[in-house]
Amino acid sequence: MDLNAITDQERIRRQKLAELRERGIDPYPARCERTHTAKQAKAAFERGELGPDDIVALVGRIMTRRIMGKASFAHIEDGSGRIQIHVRRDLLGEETYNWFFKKMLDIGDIIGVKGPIFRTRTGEITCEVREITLLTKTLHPLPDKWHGLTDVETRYRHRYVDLMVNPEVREIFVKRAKLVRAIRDYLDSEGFLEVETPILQPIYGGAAARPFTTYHNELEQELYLRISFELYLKRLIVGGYERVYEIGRDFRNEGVSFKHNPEFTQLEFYEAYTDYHGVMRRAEELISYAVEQVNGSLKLTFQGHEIDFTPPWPRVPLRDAIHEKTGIDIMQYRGDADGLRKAMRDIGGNPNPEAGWGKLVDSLLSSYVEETLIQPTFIVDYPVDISPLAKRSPENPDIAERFEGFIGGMEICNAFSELNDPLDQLERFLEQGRALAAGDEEAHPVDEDFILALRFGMPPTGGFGMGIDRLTMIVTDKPSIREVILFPHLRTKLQGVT
RNA sequence: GGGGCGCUAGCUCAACUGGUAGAGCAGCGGACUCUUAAUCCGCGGGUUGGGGGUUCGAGUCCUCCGCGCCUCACCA
Repeated sequence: MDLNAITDQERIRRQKLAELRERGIDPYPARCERTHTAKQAKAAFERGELGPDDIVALVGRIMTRRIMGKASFAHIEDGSGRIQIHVRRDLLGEETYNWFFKKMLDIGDIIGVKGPIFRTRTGEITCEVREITLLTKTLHPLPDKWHGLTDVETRYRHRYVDLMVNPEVREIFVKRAKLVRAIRDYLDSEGFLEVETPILQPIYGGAAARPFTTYHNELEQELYLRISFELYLKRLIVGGYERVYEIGRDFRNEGVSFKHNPEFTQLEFYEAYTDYHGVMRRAEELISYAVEQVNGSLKLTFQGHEIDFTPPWPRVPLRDAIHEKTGIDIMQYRGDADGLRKAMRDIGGNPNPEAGWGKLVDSLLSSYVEETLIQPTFIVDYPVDISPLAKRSPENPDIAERFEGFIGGMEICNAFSELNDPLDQLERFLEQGRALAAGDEEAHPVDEDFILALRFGMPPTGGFGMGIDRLTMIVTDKPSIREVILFPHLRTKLQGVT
C-alpha cells in the first residue's frame, strides 16, 4: 500500500547497488547497445535471417527468472514485448554468472544482453547470452508475477507500475491513440482545419458546467479553465474558416463518476453551410470510421452488449423517446413545469422543485432513456431553454435543432444547428444570466464579444462535440472512465492525520 | 453531500461467535545445464490505513479521521 516505505527487500537492493559500485559497475550507465527489439529479433529469427553466428543486442526489464546451478532462463521485456534469454555459466564465467547474474540482478532490473538467437527444445525463441550488462538497477520490488497488480487505487496512483506489469492496460492507451489518430485522419481528409484555442478564458461558456477558477498575477485578472471550446471555434467560422476542429482538454468542476473526470478530452468540430442533419450524417461517418480503424470491425462488445456501429443510426425525437419509456408526453406540458413535475411524481420520480420545463425534460432523458440506448442512437430535438447556443426549429420555437448521440447507455456526443442570430443569442444569454443570478451555477455568463462576432455574421453552421474518453471506454470495453485516462483524478493522500 | 462496502507482508489473499496474525509469489541461504507460475530443502519479513475507546485480551466490537469502490443526490 505504501510504496514509499523502505522494506527489507529494498534495503537488500540498496546494498547490492553499493556492492556493484564498489566493484566498478555503474548501475545507471549513460549508454547502451541495441540492434533489435524483442519482437524484431523473434521475427527475424522466424524468417531465418538470424543464424547461430549472428549476434543481436537486446535490452529490457527482467520480468521472470528460473535460476539453476549452471544455466538459467529469464524473460526480458521491452516496449515491443518479451523474449526469453538463456544465461550459461560456461559462456559468461564464474563471476558474471554466480555473482553478477544470480546475486546482483533482480526481477525488475533493466539489462542489456548480446548473443545469438536459438530455439529451445520446447520451441521458444531465446537469446543465448554471451554478454550481460546492467542498464538500470531497480530498488523497489515488482508486484506478484502471477497475480500482477489489481488494487485499483494503487493502479491509478502509480500507473507506471500498472503499465509495467499489466500489458492489457498498455493496450488500452495504444487503442486510445489509434482512435484519436483516426478521428484526425477523417477530419483532415474532409478539409477540416485543426486549431488550438485558449484553455485560460476570461469568460467560460459553451456548456452548462461549473468552471475551475485561476488567477493571472500580472494582469490582475481572474481566469477560468475552459469548459468547452465552442465559442472560440464559432468565432473562427465567423472569421471565414469553413471547417475547423479542436481536440483537447476541457475542465469541469463537478462530481466524478464512472463517466465523469474533472478534466476530459473533447473533440469539437464546426462546419459552415450545414445543419444538424448534416452533422448527424458526419457524426455517424466519423465515429464508425474511427471505430473500424481501431477495432477492425463495425461490431464490438461493450459490457456484454453487442454494439453495431454500421450507419445510418436511428434518429429518435426526444419527445418520442421519453414517451416510450415513461408514458409522459413532454409537449403536453410545454411551459407547464409544475404539471410536468406532477406527471413525474405520478410515475415515481423525484423531480427537482426548482427546475424549469427544459431541465425536467432533461432529467427524464437521463433517468429513463439514456441507459436503454445501447445501440448508437441519435436523440433529436431538445428544449430550447436547455440549449442556449442552438438554433430554434422553424416549426416549433420551443424546440432546438439539437441532437445527442448515445452508445452503450452513455451520452457520447452533442451537436446542433448553431444559433447565428445575434439578437436571439443575446436574449438567450440574458436568460441564462438571470438563471445564474437566481442561483443556477451552471448557467452561462454573457459573452459580449461572442455576440459581437455574431453581429458580424456567422454563416449557417453545424457544430459537434464528443467525449473522447467515453468513446474510448466503448472501444476498449471498460466500465470506468478512469480506465481510459492514464492519470485519473484521485484525492491527494495527506501525510499526518488530524 | 447521504447511504453501503472495503483497507492485513513488496504483490495476491487467509485468519469462525474477540483468544499466540498465516499461505502463495517476491526476498535471503543452499541444491540443480532446456526452464517458462521451474522444482527441492531451510530462513527472514507485519504499528492489520491512522487516532481514541470497550475488554483480562481487539485484525475482529464501538467511535472519530483518511483513502478507495459502489450507489443515491448532483451533473447538457
